Amino acid sequence: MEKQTIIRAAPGRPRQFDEGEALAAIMELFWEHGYEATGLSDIIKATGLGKASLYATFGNKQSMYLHALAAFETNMVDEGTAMLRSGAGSPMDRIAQFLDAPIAARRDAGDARGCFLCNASADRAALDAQTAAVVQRCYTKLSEALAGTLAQMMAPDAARHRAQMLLAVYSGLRVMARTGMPIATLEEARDEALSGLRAH
Amino acid sequence: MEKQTIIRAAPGRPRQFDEGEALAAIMELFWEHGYEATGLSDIIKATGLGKASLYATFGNKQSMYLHALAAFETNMVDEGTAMLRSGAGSPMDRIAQFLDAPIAARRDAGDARGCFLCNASADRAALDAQTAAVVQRCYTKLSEALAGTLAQMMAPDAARHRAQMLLAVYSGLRVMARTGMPIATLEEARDEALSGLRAH
DNA sequence: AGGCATGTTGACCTATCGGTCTTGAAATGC
DNA sequence: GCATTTCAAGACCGATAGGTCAACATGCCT
Repeated sequence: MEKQTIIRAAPGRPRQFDEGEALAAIMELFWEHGYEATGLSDIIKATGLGKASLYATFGNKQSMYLHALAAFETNMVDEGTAMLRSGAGSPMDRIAQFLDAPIAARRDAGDARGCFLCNASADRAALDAQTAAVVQRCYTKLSEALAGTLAQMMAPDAARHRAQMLLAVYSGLRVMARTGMPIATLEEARDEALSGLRAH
Repeated sequence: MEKQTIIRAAPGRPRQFDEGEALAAIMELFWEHGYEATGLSDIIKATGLGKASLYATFGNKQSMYLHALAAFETNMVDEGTAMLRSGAGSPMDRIAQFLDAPIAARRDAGDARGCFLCNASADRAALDAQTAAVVQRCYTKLSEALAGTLAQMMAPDAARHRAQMLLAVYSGLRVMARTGMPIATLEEARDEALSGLRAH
């Protein structure tokens, strides 16, 4: 009476596209243009998929957005927190790298999309509870990772507060980067936040 | 041959509504829901005006948005900078008041709209150059007002950098407030930014 | 009173929106 | 080979989007 795990191909016709690839393209669109300004037609164009395939795979538009947000969480947020927690470089360096990310995106790639998370906050979070929940969870993750790194430089309580403040700076930089604000100005803000940290 | 400045009524039928009132209602909508999520139908409902009246007065939707943004600039931004520049209270107090505004809105009025400016950054600024220009000008105004206040506490150069950083904190707080993040968490970030200031 | 310039109203227009459904193709196990 | 299951393509749908227009209303001016 053994239960064998048999690897068998799924019945029926197999997918002709890579779900992850499609999701990446969808994320790109929502990231850049926000929820409402992204139409199904844009998604169809960008993924090359038919409308019905999209609906069968991801559900409706709202659900596609949440999928994209979830992809951002695992790809970008979790990666960011891993960087913060890693032993690579001094704690200061890792914090500096975190705060530089918004600027580096603009400087190196002319990328003015900001952060999907921050955009979602301003765009959808106040209007949709599910979006708000994901965004909030991501903020918490980042804040805790920051606090963990900072705890190597100061008392845990102070670290927690400081982390919250740095997260606000990060969000602010991401948002302001979308306005085309000069990079030098953003760098001033970043450096000031870091120098406040060095004082400890 | 004297030229007299005669105050004469405008020819034709007079307006039956207050333009400023209508604009305030429009601003409210864009502020809360963003550009795309606000429909003409919403604007019609909120203002009580006919569609054609709106178009005759403000132009198309894009133009309505820019009008709303301009109204925000004169009503809120200029008021904020005036507060910062006023002699009322110590410089520290005024900075504290500025940083508390995002939180006070939530705490006292359950207002989770954030800041129209910050929302516009994430929502439209990256997609529309005119919006970006207004938003950037407002950020500059705020930054300069902050720097002016800070200059009473430190060297002008340091004040300019610090102002930029505080502006990022402000934006971040406004954005995060839209996610329903606990007020206590926002307050931690605010207090931390202020205590960094007191150290001087 | 009548001309004139504007404001107001609501019908109307086209394009596009998000979403469904039908039809046929492609792979499986029997 | 056949039944079954899934996938893919696009026609199709009602609703609504932003935007225009023509007809009528309302005031000042001579």
